[in-house]
Amino acid sequence: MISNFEKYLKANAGVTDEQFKTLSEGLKLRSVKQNEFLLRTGEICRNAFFVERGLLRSYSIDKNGKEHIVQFAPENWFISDRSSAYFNEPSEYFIDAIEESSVIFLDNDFIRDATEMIPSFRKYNEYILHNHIRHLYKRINILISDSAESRYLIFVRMYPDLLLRVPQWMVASYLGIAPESLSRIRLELAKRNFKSG
Amino acid sequence: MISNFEKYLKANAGVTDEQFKTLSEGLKLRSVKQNEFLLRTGEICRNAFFVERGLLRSYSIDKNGKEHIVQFAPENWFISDRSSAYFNEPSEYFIDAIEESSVIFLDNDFIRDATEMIPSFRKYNEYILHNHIRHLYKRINILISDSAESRYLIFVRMYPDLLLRVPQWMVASYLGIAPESLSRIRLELAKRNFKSG
DNA sequence: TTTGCTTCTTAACAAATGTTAATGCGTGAG
DNA sequence: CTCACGCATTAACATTTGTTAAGAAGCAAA
Repeated sequence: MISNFEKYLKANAGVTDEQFKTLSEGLKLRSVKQNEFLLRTGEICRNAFFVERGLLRSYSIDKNGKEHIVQFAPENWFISDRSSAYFNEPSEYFIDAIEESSVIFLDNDFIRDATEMIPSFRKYNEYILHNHIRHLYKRINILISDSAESRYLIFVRMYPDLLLRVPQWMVASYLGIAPESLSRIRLELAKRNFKSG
Repeated sequence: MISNFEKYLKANAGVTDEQFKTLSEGLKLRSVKQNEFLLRTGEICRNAFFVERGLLRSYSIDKNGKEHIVQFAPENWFISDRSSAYFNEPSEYFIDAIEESSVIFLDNDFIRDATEMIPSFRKYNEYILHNHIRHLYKRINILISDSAESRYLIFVRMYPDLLLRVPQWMVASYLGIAPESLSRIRLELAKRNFKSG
């Protein structure tokens, strides 16, 4: 059976059948239960995770014990703490599974070898990295520019699928607001749409 | 005269004298006046900028015409729109000079050639990139976790030097709050410090 | 079923932040 | 010098968001 990851590498990175065969020997596919951790604060991140099936998230916990979701990773997304992996520093984030998932583990050695051996994999990795940066910038820009309601509407437009899979309090956490506030915002939106429609 | 950039490359990237000589032929050092633009919304970003002296910033402008500062770049910092440069897409950001500055222009061709020819430059570039990502994550985490006052205090701790060089409304813009709110926050902090001290 | 747990909602109230407007202060241009 | 301009402050008020508390709905385990 061809994995999403294989499809992705071949389609986006120009990796050949043969190259993938070489690569895939270093890959581990693991099943991850709901709420199972792939990374905890204080650990050094030793893998990048590619989500074959399911849904992961990364988040931090502040001094008051509140969770703040940094990223969601549904099918065909990467998630990791690149900084921790690159700088060999303890991570400040958790990564766990929101849904039962299938995850490909790419450890640091694997990534290093693959980028050195397969130029198209290096390209792909660079592409991912820049795409990632683009997302981070957009996120920051939204956080400093838009109101909570506006941020929610943007989220709905960007990730309509996630909206249906993720508990609402996690969306609130991602947006940087209290879950009760999101409830209220949704109520207001519903009222307005009802009036105007 | 040895530029900061040269010092940086030699110290951090292990670039040799000889390599730098080769490199430097493709480099342009330019003087940039206060308020002069290096990038505008809609343009494709064709350079990375290294600040030899002075202070640059990048920012966006929203539908209501308000500026939102994404990054400050004082001496020895890079600033660019990597996404625009990498994906060849129109930028959504402006870059201009807060102070009269000296800036090294590294155009995309230069960076491509240098990374291909000089392995240590590639390493350096990767290092910069990962460091950049680390900053972006930290920024996002702060924006979704902390109050305006807390964000201000973090800014003061992280960039005490910038605080003295940048008009206060720009700090507010960077923090994602109104300048009047920052004024109020500073007043409250001063009251509290006065009482407790 | 019953129980307990989590999520979501709602309301009343508190706190934080935005808006508007007026004022003062410096500083550079004329 | 004087004027105009940009920046900072302050206050009153409006709006947004957080907090607390209570209850309802769904759902899974006992």
